[in-house]
Amino acid sequence: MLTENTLTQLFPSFDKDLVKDIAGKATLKELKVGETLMRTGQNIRSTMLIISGLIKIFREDEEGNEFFMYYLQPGQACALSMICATKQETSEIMAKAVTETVIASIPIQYMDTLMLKHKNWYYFVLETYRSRFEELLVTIDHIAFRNMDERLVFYLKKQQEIRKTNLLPISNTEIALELNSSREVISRLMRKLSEKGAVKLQKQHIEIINLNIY
Amino acid sequence: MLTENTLTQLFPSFDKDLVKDIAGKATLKELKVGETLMRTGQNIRSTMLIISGLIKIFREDEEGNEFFMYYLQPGQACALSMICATKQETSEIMAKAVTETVIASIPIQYMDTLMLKHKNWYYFVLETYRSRFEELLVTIDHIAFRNMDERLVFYLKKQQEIRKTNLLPISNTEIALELNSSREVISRLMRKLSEKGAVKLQKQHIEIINLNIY
DNA sequence: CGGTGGTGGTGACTTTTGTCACGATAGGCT
DNA sequence: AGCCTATCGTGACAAAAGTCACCACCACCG
Repeated sequence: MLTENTLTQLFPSFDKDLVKDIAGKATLKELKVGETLMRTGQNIRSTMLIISGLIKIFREDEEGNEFFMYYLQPGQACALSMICATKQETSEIMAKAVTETVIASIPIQYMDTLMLKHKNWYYFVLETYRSRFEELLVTIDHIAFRNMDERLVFYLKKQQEIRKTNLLPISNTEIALELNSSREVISRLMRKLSEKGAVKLQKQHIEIINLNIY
Repeated sequence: MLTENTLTQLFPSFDKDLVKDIAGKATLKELKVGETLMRTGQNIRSTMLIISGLIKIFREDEEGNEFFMYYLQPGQACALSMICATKQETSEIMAKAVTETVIASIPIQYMDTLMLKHKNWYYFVLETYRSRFEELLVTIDHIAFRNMDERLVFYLKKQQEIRKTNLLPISNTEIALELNSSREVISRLMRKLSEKGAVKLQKQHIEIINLNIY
């Protein structure tokens, strides 16, 4: 059950009225690890707020190459779901649960009301969009202007920050997939990083020592 | 002077009320070729609608490398200006006039009213954001998954479409800058394209014959 | 007329990244 | 133990792109 209390805590910018409105309209959904929330070409019929867990947003091309874009954390919303929902357009991205995740789903038919009635909500929607847009810009900067080594460091930093741990349970293969590179390349770069003392390579884990090496 | 008639024609989704509101609040600005409308780090204090001409939106890194993102045409709006204006954030992109351009500038203080009063406006803002977001996604796809040759063809197609001509007045150097590549690479790829009969290289111009070669 | 600046072509080379092939290790399962 | 699978490391090579050097062409201007 989605309590008003939970909402207020996760979304401090929402006022009481808005929280009440949303609590009455949203339904909770639980996602298991690895479960897909959205897939390319799918029609979205509700806006989604992340209550707990972690969602990975990525792009996939025809050949199955994927490309990591950003994460959604509790207190955030899926920007694309907001607008695709409003405009009845199909999504062009994939969303997958990284950990067990709970989301609040608000059916599209309430979007208009929320938007016109609550200034808070409209600010929230715009802010969500703006911040995702900025993230995409940063992503573009990286693939356009940076080499793999810098991108890897950036990726590791982000993982460290989001997972809140120095022990990352990620395989080289997985990293290669997300950065749209190949396992061997990541393996080579990882060795260089460990030679510099930035990371320690353990079995099944990458231990981050200090990534501020540039 | 910004007439209601012009607005209605360029922005057919706006209803009479909204048009009247905007016409009363917006001021027109003329931009000369090459003039910068927005630069990285600048604070934006108004939302901009394109009335005539063509605006180029691109990203620039610290070393002055630029990276082309998309064009804004009449009937479109700068998504970032909408939200940066609302949230008082700084912009992270550059906007430059490609041809002589007229824009309508709506000061931020009217954004709230417009948004809460006009469903049309809120739809327009969301749609603007969504479509720019999708363009960024396509851009990411290209730099992440495609090689330079394909990206060049895509770039030429886009130029042809936007400038509505088969004679592009663009130099190789300029293309290299926008695709964040180097002149020599573009030069080589251009030669390949002309060998395939896709383009004809003339002095000062590129004539597009047929780019559907893949 | 000669200089100058912008542009374009090209060969040679380097760097970065991707690909292939192979071998090593470790964990889980029967 | 034997087998399977996933993971990782690595050397060798190929492909794509970037860099350097140099030359050619043309327009413009004093």
